Amino acid sequence: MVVSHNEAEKSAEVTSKEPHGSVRARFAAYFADWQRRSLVEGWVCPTRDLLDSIGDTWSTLILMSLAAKPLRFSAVWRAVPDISKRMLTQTLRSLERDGMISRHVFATKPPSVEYRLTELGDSLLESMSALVEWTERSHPVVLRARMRFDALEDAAG
Amino acid sequence: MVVSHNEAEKSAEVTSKEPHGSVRARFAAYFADWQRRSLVEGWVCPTRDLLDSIGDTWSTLILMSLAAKPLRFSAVWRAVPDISKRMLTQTLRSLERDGMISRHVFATKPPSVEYRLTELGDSLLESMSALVEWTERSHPVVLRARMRFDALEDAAG
DNA sequence: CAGCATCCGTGCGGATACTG
DNA sequence: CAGTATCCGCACGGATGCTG
Repeated sequence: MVVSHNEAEKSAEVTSKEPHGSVRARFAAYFADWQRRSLVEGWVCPTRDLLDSIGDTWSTLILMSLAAKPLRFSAVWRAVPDISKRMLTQTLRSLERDGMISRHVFATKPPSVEYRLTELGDSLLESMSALVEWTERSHPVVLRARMRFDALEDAAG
Repeated sequence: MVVSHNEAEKSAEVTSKEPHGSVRARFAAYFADWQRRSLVEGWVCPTRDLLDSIGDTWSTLILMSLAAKPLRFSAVWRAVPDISKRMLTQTLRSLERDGMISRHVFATKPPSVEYRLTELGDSLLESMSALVEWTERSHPVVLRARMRFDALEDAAG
C-alpha cells in the first residue's frame, strides 16, 4: 500500500503516459466492449461461460492427462492424483458435453471406455499455454508479494 | 458419444500418430512433470495456486477495468456491473496482496483511494489474451456441442 | 470396469446495515 | 467516500455404498 498526501488529481498525469500501451489498450477496448454487451438482455459472456465450465478444480488437469494419448476411465483416475470417482465421472461428462473430449465405448466384457481430446480440447490447451507459462514464471513473485503484504498487515495490527 | 464394437486395442494404433504434435507433446511433458512434482510434500502447484486466486468471479473483470487507467474505488464499482461492495473490497484486497494492483491513498476529505495495475497485473492480462480470444472464437462451437449432447441425452431417456 | 445415488461439510458470494 | 460487520443460502466437491 502506498500512501500519498498529494491531491488525487496528481495521478492523472502519471497514468496518461500509457505504460507499455498496446496490451492495456487492447484490454481496455475489450472491457469497454464487454460493458456494452453486458447490457444486452440474455447476453452470456463467452469468457465467463467457458471459464466457469473449465475453470473448476479438475477440468484442465484431466485435459492435460489426455494430451499425450487417449486414456480409459481408470487410467485417467490413476493419472490425476486425489480425484474422487464421483468428480471424475462428472467432469468427464461436462468436458464431453462441451466438446472438449470424446467418449468411445468398446463393447468388451467388462466394458471399457476411452476418452480422447478433440480438436477443440486441443485448441484450448494451446490457448492456455501462455497462461500456464506465466503462472510458472510469476509464482515466486506472487509469493513474495503475499509475504510482504501479510507482514505489513501484521505490523499495522 | 461414439460406440464401437471393435476391440479396445484398436485405438492404440490410431493414437500413436500424435495428432498435431508439438502442443500436445509439450502439455504431455508438462503434465508428467506436474505428476512428479505433486508427489513432493508441501509442493504447491503454481497454476492451481494462481488460478484459484484470480479465477474467482470478479478478479479478472476488475483487472480489465483498470487496464485503461487507474480508477478510484467507486469508479471500479461503477465499471463492473452487479458486483457488491463487499466483494469489490475483498477482491481488491486479494489482488493487492498478490501484487496485481497497487493501492494509493490520498489524504483528502473525504478520503479517496486509487487502484492501478502493476507490471505483474499487466503481464497477467497479456498472458490471458490468447485464452480470451479463444473463448470468443470457441463459444459458438461449445454452445452447439452442448445442444447436440443434450439432444442425444434426451433421446436416450 | 465404469459408473450412479445419497448424504453431508465447507466456503463463495449476495443482501443488508453500520462507520471513520 | 471507502470501506466493515454480520447473517445466510447454495453449489462445489468429498466420502461412502451400490450396480450392469
